[in-house]
Amino acid sequence: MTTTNARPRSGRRPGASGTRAAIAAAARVQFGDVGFDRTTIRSVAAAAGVDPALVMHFYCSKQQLFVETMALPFDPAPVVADLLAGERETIGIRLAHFLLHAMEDPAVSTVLLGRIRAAASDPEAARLLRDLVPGELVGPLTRELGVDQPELRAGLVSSQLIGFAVARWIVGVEALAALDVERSIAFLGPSLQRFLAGPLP
Amino acid sequence: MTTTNARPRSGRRPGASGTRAAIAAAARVQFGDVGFDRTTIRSVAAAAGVDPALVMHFYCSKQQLFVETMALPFDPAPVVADLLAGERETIGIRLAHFLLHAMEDPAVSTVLLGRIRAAASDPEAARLLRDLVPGELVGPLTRELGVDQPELRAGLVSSQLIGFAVARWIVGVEALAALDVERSIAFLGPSLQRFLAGPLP
DNA sequence: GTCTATAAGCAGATAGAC
DNA sequence: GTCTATCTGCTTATAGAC
Repeated sequence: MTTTNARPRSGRRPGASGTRAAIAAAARVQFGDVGFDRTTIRSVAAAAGVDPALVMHFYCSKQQLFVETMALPFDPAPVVADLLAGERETIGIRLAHFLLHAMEDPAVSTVLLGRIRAAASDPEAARLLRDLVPGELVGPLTRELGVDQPELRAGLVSSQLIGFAVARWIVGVEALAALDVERSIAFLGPSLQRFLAGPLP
Repeated sequence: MTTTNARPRSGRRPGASGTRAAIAAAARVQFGDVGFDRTTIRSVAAAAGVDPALVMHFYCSKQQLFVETMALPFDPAPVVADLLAGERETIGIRLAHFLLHAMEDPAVSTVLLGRIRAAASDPEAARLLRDLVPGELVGPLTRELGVDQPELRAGLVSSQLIGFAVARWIVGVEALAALDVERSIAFLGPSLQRFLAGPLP
């Protein structure tokens, strides 16, 4: 990202080779696969083919490596705007549609699953996940919809979204892992719709 | 459990003091609070007021300590039977009722949250959780209900149950943490009902 | 920008004394 | 049943040479 920015200026180039990017890529994969604790600076360095000290040189600490590397590869704001622009009766299914298709991209799934895995044992990572899912993604949706109890609705939607991700990709429930994207959307959509805009007791 | 079994026999007593139970209690708390990786033999021993080597003496390995200590404190079978005995139109709300009330008991919540936390980074723990929630708890329910796609339904129900637990107790979504038990049941019930016995696309 | 060397500490597990 | 002592290996992080 930083090293290969498509804007050739006249000054001297910021980085030399793609080493930093290679480290980031390796870290992303490992954080996504085995979580924060079981990812080590050494194993990341080995996977990237560099010295462990170089990882520290670029990212200063393991925590910072996690934060910089687990940034969402897309901006949630326009997505939220798009969802709000459509019909409210189908917003649940369209939210499911967007997220489940996004999870097909390893760059997205790795980051989301990595954040979930880390949140399971680290309170600080839990805050990061809270800020992202009910915070940036679902919260603005329910607040702009003009429904009652928007925060509660955002929490309920988040619980089903996180739960499906955990059950499908982390716990590995077979019947869910066997689903294709379109069927997953069809099953989750109605539940999300009820939480988002349906009547709540 | 093992040391203080209420059946005074004539032979010599199996254990000496409640040390083993104290270790188990301390381990349960730590596994539940911070997960498998961040729980150490040494910290468990310190909390129980014993020597670390004693923990190994009783449980042989950290893995075995986890397995023996994270056993469900109740038998799922009669619970499933009870749920199946009632009206099918209310089985979703009754399942939510049972589980959310069970989570009020620290002995239950500690075990379930500990298993979820561990599953996030350990594939073997993920299998334990898979065997428990879609396996022993929800699976028999959907299979006995006589509905179509019982395994898929069990997976979907599990995803919402696990997701609520993760969002409410692990990620700490405020709007969910603020809910009382009865309101939680009222919100989750209909979603569970649809997954359990409702029409699926 | 890249690496060597090393600090400083904690992990799980083992052997064996009492 | 309980503890002392220790082995072996791993961790993050730092200082500094090239």
